[in-house]
Amino acid sequence: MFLSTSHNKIDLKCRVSIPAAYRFFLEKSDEQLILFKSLQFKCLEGTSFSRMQRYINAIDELDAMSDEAFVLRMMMADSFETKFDASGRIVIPETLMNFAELSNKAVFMGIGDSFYIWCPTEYEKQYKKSQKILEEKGPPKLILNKKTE
Amino acid sequence: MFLSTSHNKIDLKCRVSIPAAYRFFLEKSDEQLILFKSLQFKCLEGTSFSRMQRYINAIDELDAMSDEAFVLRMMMADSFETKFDASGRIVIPETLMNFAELSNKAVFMGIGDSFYIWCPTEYEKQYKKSQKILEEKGPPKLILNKKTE
DNA sequence: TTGACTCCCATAAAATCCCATGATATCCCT
DNA sequence: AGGGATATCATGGGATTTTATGGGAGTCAA
Repeated sequence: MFLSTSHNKIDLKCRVSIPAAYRFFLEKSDEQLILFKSLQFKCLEGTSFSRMQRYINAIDELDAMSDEAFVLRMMMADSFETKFDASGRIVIPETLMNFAELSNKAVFMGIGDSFYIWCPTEYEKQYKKSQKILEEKGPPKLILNKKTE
Repeated sequence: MFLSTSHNKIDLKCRVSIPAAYRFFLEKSDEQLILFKSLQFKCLEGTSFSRMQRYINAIDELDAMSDEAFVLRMMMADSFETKFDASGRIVIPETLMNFAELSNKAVFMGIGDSFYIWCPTEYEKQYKKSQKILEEKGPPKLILNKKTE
């Protein structure tokens, strides 16, 4: 799975190193990496091809004529299948660079089944926000003893 | 299970020996160790990969826009998958060292499904606090046979 | 031929592996 | 039960590998 956070550099050719741990996770499960615009935040989301398939299926569950489905399809249209170079880098397409306001630094944030790519300032903002929620509301109450297997 | 307490040294490379008993528990069940920032205390928490997996699955069951999901995603971002070296040590990532204010000593405290890693002063503080609560309120009433399903 | 993209090689810093050691605990034999 | 031999644990430090990054040559298409 995708875990942990790392700050990598974006060079003039819009190349970034994907954190090695993320790469291994994808390679191990023989998955392509898909990059797309986050539906919630001003950041990119990266995930495996098969999880992307699940997003698309989720859209199909909605009323096909609804505004929601329309917006989601538009967002999904800006998804890119990416390839690694020999040293584990990808090239971020220009549309995505602009969308997430990326320039020369990228923050990779693993959130389990996918990961976010933020510009540093936006990342800081979101991180602080999460700290504030945590302070105010306390840790989320999860019932982990529920049968999951 | 993770039980008992031990005080180990953190060297200049941020390496610590994981108490042998903890290691055996993980190896026996063929589990990776995950380290992350505690949501409650100024300490780290260690747990098995599969337990972390359950948190991740829980995220998908929440409303993706909710504060709970947001906080949990941040928790994933602050989690690290660790590997043991040949003599049973792990490296504590720098962000985690800073978060828990660790320097050259770590206190391992097993609490069943996971364990805490404290800096000695913080550990002392929390320990005394628990003793005080125990004195004032008496022992907590436990219900051991509660149905969980 | 120019621009964009891909592949290839180079390198510093960082993470990881490997071997060594003292201290403690465990075993085993008498 | 004593006491030495042995195994295990926690720790230190050096050597090696990997990672992240920069830059250039080759390639393809317009």
